[in-house]
Amino acid sequence: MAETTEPPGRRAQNKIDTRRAIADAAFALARREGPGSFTVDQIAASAGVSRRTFFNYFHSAEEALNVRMESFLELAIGIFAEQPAGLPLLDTMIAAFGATTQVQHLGTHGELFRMAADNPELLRAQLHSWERAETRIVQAVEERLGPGVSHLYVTALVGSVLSCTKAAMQDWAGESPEPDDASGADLEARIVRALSMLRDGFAHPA
Amino acid sequence: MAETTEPPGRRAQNKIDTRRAIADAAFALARREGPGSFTVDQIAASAGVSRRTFFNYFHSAEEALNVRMESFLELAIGIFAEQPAGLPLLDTMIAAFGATTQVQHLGTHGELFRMAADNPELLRAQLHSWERAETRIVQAVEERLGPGVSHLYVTALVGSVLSCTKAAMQDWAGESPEPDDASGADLEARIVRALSMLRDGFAHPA
DNA sequence: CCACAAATTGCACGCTGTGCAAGTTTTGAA
DNA sequence: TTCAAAACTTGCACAGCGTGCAATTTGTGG
Repeated sequence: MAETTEPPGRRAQNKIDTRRAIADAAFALARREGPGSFTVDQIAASAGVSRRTFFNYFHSAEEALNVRMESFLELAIGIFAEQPAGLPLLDTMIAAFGATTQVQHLGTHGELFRMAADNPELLRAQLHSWERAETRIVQAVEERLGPGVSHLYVTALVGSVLSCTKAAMQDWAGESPEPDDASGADLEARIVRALSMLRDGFAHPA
Repeated sequence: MAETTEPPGRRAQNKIDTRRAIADAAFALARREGPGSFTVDQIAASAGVSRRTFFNYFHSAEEALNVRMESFLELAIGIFAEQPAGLPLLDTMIAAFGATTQVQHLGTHGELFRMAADNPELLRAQLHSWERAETRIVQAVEERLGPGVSHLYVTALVGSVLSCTKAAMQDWAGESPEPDDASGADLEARIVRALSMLRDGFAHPA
């Protein structure tokens, strides 16, 4: 009985490990070789896996590279979902997205943002990630508010919130090329600031 | 003197024609064969051009498909640029983006939106188009407002405006599968509505 | 008419993404 | 323990993509 807390068993763990290995290899390679100059074969070899297996886990090199961004958005969705209902929607979102900055290894997320500047394909992958997150949040909001609410209202609202969050992260990633461990508070401040502007209808240009 | 208004001459016209021919062929093919199932060779052949020439004009099949969206955003940027300065920024943008609905062949734009639902690569290309438009508009706004304004303010604002416009277009494209010629007013109403919500800080869920 | 510039084309090459059919590993039950 | 089924990995083949290069065709200007 070596197993402690594994209902799924060892197979599932292997998949998780492989997935992590591939993603880490991709990130390390992107750091070393530069954003756009590395092949799937290199990633696979570096992760100790065949080329074919790589494609069993990801559709492209950029998708593997983008795992961190994806997990960040996953976290944001999760935090929002467990937020208490009834409060004003925008305040709920400010709280939720502000709290996402406590994610592990925040510095690498900023790094990923900066990589996208030199790699169009990676940029597209990231935009796609935000887009999918948007539709999921829209769904969650509509379930929360009930059927009486305008669909346009919800999509416009959620889109704007994510745009502001994205703007805050880009601003933060651009300013802090060296990631202090305490820069989480910095990012959170920017997110809250941008979303507060949104709540005020962008009335104050300062 | 057969030339009337052609300083560049015939060569330039040929390029324009070829570009149009390729884009039209791509769009026609996407309509007929479905969003994701057509090759560059098909497009090139259908446009009466070699495969290699296709890649002299576009980087991918999706980019060729996306020409209409690109021109729409180009128009939006142009209209915004010639808007008088001094008025409240958001009202200026409401006017500018509302006016874009007078573009030619509006129905095909909606069609393009709908195609993106079944073609991830096309969706990414479209998101990328919006992203580039965003940076250009941010630049224009910062020139207009002068150096004293917060960069985060501008990026968050422009991002939100474009998100609302996008939401309005998606809403419109989803509702009107058959494009009446008078649906421009319909789209304009939605855009104005979404941007007004933004100006109100999304205070009224109705 | 002709030389020059610009655009088109074919060719070659490496890389991508996927279906398929073999291997290999894990699982759960006998 | 043993073993068969299920899940995962791998190699192979193949169509398609994107690009550099050199040859060719086409428009431009003297």
